[in-house]
Amino acid sequence: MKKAAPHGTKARLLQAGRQVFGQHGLKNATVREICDIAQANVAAVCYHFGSKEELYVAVLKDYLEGEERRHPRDKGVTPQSTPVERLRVYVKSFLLQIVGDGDPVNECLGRRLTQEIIEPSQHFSRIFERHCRPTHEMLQDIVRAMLPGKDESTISRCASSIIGQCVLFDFAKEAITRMTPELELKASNIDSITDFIMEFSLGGIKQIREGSPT
Amino acid sequence: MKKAAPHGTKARLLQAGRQVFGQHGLKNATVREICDIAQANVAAVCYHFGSKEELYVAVLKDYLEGEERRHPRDKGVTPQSTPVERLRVYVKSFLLQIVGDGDPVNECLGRRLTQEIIEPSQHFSRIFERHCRPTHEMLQDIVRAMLPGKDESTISRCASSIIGQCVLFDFAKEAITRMTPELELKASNIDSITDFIMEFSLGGIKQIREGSPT
Amino acid sequence: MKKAAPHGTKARLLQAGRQVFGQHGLKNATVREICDIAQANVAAVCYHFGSKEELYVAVLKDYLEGEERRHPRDKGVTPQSTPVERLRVYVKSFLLQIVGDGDPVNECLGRRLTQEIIEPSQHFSRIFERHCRPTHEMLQDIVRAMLPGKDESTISRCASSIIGQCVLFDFAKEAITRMTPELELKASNIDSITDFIMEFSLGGIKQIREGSPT
Amino acid sequence: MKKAAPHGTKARLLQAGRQVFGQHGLKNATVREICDIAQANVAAVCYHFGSKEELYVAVLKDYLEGEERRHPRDKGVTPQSTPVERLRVYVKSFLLQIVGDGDPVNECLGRRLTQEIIEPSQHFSRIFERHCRPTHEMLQDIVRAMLPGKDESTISRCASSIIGQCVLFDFAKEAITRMTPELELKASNIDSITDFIMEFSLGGIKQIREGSPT
DNA sequence: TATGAATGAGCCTTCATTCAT
DNA sequence: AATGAATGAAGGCTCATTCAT
Repeated sequence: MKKAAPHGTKARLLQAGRQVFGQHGLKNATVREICDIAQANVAAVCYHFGSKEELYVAVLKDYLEGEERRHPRDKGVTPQSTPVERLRVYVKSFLLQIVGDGDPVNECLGRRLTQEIIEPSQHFSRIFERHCRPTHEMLQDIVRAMLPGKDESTISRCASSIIGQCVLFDFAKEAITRMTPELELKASNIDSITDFIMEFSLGGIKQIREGSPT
Repeated sequence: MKKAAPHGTKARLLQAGRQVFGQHGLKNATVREICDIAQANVAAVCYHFGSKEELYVAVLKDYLEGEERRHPRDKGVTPQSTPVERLRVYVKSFLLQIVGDGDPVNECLGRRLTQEIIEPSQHFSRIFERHCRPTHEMLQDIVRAMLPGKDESTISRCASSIIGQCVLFDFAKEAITRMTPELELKASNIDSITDFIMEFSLGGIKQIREGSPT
Repeated sequence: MKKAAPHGTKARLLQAGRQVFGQHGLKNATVREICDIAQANVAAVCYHFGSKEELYVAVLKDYLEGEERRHPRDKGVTPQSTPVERLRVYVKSFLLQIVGDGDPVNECLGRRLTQEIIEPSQHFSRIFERHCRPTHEMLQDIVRAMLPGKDESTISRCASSIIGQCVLFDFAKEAITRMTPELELKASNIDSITDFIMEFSLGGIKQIREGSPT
Repeated sequence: MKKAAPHGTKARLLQAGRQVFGQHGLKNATVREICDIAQANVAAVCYHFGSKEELYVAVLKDYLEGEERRHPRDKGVTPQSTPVERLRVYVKSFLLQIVGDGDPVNECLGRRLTQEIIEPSQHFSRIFERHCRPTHEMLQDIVRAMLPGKDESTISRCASSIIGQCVLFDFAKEAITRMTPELELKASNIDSITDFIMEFSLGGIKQIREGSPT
């Protein structure tokens, strides 16, 4: 009588969940809005996913898998690629992910993920382990290749210094827009910003590698 | 019958608000818990602050003013200080603020603030303008002094690269703890981390200043 | 556990609403009392009607429709009926409605309606248009037939003089009971009072029709 | 520190009570609004009048005394006045009171009084006895003089028929405005309406006096 | 498989009143 | 005589979830 979309209810629920959780977050989102958008019954979320929270986790997982697919940190990298080349690919793919593909729903969900990183909910641990850790280890490998002989702690610190420059464009997106809008990360200036971060970081790495004489 | 301290209710309410809002955030916090902790009536929040939201704003404002007082970005700086000295003070005070003074309530509130930066609520704009902007402009002044003749866009980017390295310890605190616990920012390694960020950044700035030859 | 009659909740709510709103009015009535009486959950009113106010409107509408059905102003009137006969039917049906059928709930609701006439709430306009206006126009038609050639203003005034005599028994019911209890409108004296109003009004109309000679 | 008006707080409270109770009625009015307007403390109403309800009664009493003073039903009447003259004075003074003097506060309070007549609150009885009864008895005396020999019941009914025509302009003020705005009672047409009611009523009385022959 | 009805816990707020000062 | 602070009761409403169908 009311069946609307071609996909099954569960799929529509997930889609609606992406949208509503993206916009309002876990707590502020309401099951009712999700079900309205999905053109499903109020009970549908509990029926298909068990609870509001479990739908939230499903949404996050779905989002994360999509991002991983869309933005591999080693896209086009070959065994012959130099560390610098590999670092550039890494940084750029990171920035590309932050910029997003223009889909506002994905953009909102990115914000939710950021929130989970700042303050992980109980459901986030496994997601974290499966996504963030390998990604970060890839960066450490690159940096390690650029600083032969340096201890792991230094490697980690360098990796953090690089990653910090990238994530700022995610975390502080709003702040940047307000304070230095010309710095805002956009599809159009991604290469320029990648260049800058590369140059700044290579300068930093060089300094670390050579130490401060005298 | 339940009177705890005559005329201190408002202050106790603010204190309890810090604690409860810090732990649960605006939406998840309940007026009832706040009032219970403050040993006040359920109506007390509305009476003294007008509404739950207004108490939240008061809490945030109070927190921010405390932080500003505790961690001035130019502590001990004199007109004779060199840009490098001033940058070091800036970076260290930033890290000191992130580490906190051990008060778990303040730590939680810091997380709320971070959340507001990622996704500012309607109440945050003015707070933002009065706190973040001047702080960031101070950093830009320092960087400008280190890159004479460079255009403003480059100044901004350098400032961002520096700030990104610092805020990572705030934003990604949880992630760092899980992935590279030896990197976790603590009172005991603040100087060491400050040194590293300084060295990395000075290397980066030098590279930017001299450009890439050849 | 408390389920009373499956699927009858909405009807029971309306019934309870009639009772409670009738007794206490919109503001003084509480959703809780209504739900208690209806043996429903506190949330039931919002669930089925959207809000307390909307239930109130539903109650009023339901009451009005019942009254209209029970007391048509032209009951038994035929095209052959004389104006005097039609006026008598009109007056009597009006008084019958005021007397009521002995159901105290309906009586209370009548008082609410009276209140809405004195001071219409925002919800009352449409109800007013659909009920009061047509009823009153019917009376004007009757009076017009009794005063051929008179201008509309005079028709209106006569209609008002007649209606005023009727509604007094509604509006001033309490006052009459206290001051001249023998005048109180009851099922037993409806005909007698109808006769009086008819005679007084016919005298008045005759006077208006003939003007004051000399 | 905040003392404002020249009168004492109690007088200002009464004035504010007239305004707020007039606008919102007993239940909907709030002590806070009254005290705000009176520039007094929230506790002032309880302090000076004992409770919200008692202030309400005081307001009503004050209003009623004013009306009695402003609109005596026998203004200008002398022992030589004929019953018809006295009836005209009575009707006109009634209509004058309904029209009011343009003070919106008084107009609102009139509505409250009307409400009390429809559904007397517990506090209204004495007020009722002291005001409505004598007024109505005066009308009955007039009518009695016009219908010598008629029994009291007929006197009462005639009085009601007359009074009904008058109060309609009060009770149904809103309805008249909507349905037949040209009939609305205004200062400018008071004489015209008085004339009409007089003529209609004298016709009615004549009919009652002479009975229906045959 | 899916739903409409119903629930119960809980939330923020309002308000008249009280009390110590 | 008057007040600012504080209270407790209550009120309307929201929401995730359950259940019979």
